[in-house]
Amino acid sequence: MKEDDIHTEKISYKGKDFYCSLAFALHLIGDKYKSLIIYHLKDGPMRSGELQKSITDISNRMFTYSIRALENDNLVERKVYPVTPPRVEYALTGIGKSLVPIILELNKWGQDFAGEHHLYAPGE
Amino acid sequence: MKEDDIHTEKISYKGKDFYCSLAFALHLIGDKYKSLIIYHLKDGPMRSGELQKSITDISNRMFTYSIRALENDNLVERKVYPVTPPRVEYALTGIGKSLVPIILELNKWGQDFAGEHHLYAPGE
DNA sequence: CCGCATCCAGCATGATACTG
DNA sequence: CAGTATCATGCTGGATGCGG
Repeated sequence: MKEDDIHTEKISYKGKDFYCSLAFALHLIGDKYKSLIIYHLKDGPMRSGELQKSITDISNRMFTYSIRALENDNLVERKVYPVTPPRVEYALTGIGKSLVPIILELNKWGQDFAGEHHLYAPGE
Repeated sequence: MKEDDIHTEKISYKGKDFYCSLAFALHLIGDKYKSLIIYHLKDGPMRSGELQKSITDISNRMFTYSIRALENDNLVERKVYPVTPPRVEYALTGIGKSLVPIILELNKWGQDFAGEHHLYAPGE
């Protein structure tokens, strides 16, 4: 069995089936926001509001939805401090951290693409 | 400027603004299907129908939408042979090919995750 | 004041049927 | 065979409100 072969085996996870590990991985992090959340947590835990604000153009609804999904998939850990005002922190788990290098490469790829196509806004 | 810093510069592309290169990269390939399409093209050109069939659970509508987007972003090349019945082939461009290693890593990550959690369907 | 659940309108998606 | 049109449906964003 080649490591690269996408058709290795079928994966079942929480009642859903995936025909390859890439489809499975994309189910876990392949949407508009989850990777961004993981990226912004790469340097350590962040407060909920701080994290949400760091991600431009995410609605409160999608932030809650995405962070819950990441939590349920064990990529992110949620820690609640019973204080007033409430304080909630999120941090990457071990598995979550293992994604950071891949996300960094994707980030780098985006930089290169933007650089080659001269997409950086002038004067910024 | 650190290479890793997500807040390097703002990117403008086809009338849309992105606050970091990762958000830009995710705009290009960060959805459920685009990465899968690129993956399946990694070994060379494929016919349209063949490519679509290789991706389980994609609707015709989303296949067309996704492949058009990849084409417009210069990640995939479309080649039409004027024969009857029509023959259309898709192939990765240079930039598209540069994404393959990253996608392979993500695939590998999904394999590892699934392996650790014993998600592979038995008897498969 | 912080975190987040709920509500509704608008948009994107899937299934099907159809054209060249 | 490749791709488009249409419609019903489900999801998403933004506003609002509630509990701690």
